[in-house]
Amino acid sequence: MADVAAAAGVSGQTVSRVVNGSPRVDPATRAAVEAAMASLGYRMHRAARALRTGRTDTIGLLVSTLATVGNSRMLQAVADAASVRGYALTVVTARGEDAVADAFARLHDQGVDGAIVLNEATAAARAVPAPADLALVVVDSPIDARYGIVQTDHAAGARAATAHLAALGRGRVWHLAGPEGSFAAAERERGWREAAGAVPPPPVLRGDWSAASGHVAAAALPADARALFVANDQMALGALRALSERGRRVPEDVAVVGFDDVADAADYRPPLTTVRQDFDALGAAAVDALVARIGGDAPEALVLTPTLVVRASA
Amino acid sequence: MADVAAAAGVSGQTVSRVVNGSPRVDPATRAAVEAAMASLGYRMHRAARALRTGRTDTIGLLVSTLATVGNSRMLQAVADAASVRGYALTVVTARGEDAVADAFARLHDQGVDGAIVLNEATAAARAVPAPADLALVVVDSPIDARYGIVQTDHAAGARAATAHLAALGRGRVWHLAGPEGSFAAAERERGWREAAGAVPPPPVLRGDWSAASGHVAAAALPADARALFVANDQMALGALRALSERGRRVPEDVAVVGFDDVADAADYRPPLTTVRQDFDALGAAAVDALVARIGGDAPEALVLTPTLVVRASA
DNA sequence: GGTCACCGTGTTATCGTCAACATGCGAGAA
DNA sequence: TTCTCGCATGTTGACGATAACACGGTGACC
Repeated sequence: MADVAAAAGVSGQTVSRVVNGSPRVDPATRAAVEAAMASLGYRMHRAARALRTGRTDTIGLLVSTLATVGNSRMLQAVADAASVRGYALTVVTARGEDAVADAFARLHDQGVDGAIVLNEATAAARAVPAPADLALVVVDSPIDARYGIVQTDHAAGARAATAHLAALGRGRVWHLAGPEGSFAAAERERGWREAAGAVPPPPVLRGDWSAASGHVAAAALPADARALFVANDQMALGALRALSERGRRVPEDVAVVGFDDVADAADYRPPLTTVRQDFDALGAAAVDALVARIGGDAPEALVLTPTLVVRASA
Repeated sequence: MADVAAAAGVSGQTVSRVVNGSPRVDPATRAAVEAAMASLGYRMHRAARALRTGRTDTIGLLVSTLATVGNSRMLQAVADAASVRGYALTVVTARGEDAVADAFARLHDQGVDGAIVLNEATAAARAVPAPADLALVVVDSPIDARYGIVQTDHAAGARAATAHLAALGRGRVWHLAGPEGSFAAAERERGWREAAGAVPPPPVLRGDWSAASGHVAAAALPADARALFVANDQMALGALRALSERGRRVPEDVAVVGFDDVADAADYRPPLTTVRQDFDALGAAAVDALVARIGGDAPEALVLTPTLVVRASA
């Protein structure tokens, strides 16, 4: 910075003003400084700036696992949104509940300005630290005053899926739910129950989001079940295999609807009818909410409505 | 730090020595300092340390897309390995070739100590910056003196897959390759050609790694083709659908082998025979190689041999 | 007897940047 | 004229940590 200042014939403070876009710089001076920066290949030193300002322009992403396609998609959306807004993104993974507290500590040590939490939040919520100085946005979580919320309206998506299946006239709609303790799984299950209306729904089957768990769980589906709403696409993949192995055709014998609309779902057999989450919008909204919180605002919880994508499986 | 020093009755320098694990500290003094740190809840300020030392203890990951399951798995492996070694990880995405240079600039501005590149490297290699001060490790790339290399032996995996198919006595083995310009795709194609031996192989089909592209490409497979090696599992998913739509049974009519062994592959229909990449080992190796380069070493290129996982599709 | 390396700790200078205050100047008001 | 004000710019002093050096005493070695 001193070299740039010398080359432009100004003080370091003026270079700082140019770098930070202060309006109180004469256009000619600004041009001279910019020319000097370009010719010297000057790049600002983030650590020095962070030391002086107390901000790092870095946000953290705490994610439980990247094994689910949904989390991967969210990570990409968050990374892109953060980059556009001038923030760097540092990623930490936290498998298991006690790892969450440790992950927060690592992020805090890192000096991030705020963090986005992508987790099975009803479990993780307990480990969320007190407000402290860390701005937080949690994706898919019950409302909590300590942090910002961004989520898909899982229940609405589940109602749409269940209603679509019910309209097929296949009798009761079965549900293969996500793991206990997951907010998203609980909401999707709630939507399914609500759509069942007065009719008592059949017992719920349960998996852990993985295709393998879907395969196992769907094996418990009774022979007379003719409509199945699966809480995510990957479990639906496993369920499709289980049905096929038992000689049951989809959609003729059993209609199946998934959730997420992962990229592969259109190439399942048959192509999967599913509920599409807009991961890009969700990721961008999470970053926006976090940036607002870092700036001292506390925007309202944002809820995005998913849409049903009808393909061949139902 | 000054508060800790005052509470422990020592100088700031001694606190620094305790924090950095210097051996030249009297055990009693060390204990006093640690007690002071604990009671004051002291946490080191990374930006200040980075300013003084010139190191950030942060590594970057430059990734083209997280839409492929392989990249997601690698990201997770790298994140975990970095965390274990005391490095933070910042992620930048770079879609398209010109974005790569920009992504490097962003990483450099961030002040990372080094970076791992996860990309279709033959294209990205052109954009890789001169050695400069940024240590680099590129995953799946042709040898280049400017950076470290870590890779799977794609050709060996492809040879194993092709040999397995050939041993089935289905005649010539067809290949659905990855996109042009991808190092991994080229290597897998090379392995397939080598395994064909003296027999001239059939023309290659080509996709872009996505299931949708696999579906399209497999439509061009001639009716008499009875063995197919697909360059990744997701394209194999699309190919399985295309074959099914044409009434061809797998494995009875056509035997299919994939590559990667993503988690879902065991739940494809039929469960996919595929070549397993050890993403965790690859990610850990990439971080190790990068840390070594940051430390001034230049370890040799590391090549991991994948293994064939035989399931029902071949 | 002299040189040297080491012990555990303190003192000082420094890393690159930016906020606060200071300064000199010219335009307009009194 | 003189005073006041706002503008563009300069000067100074942190921000929190650590590297380099200093300290006086001691044992190993030539």
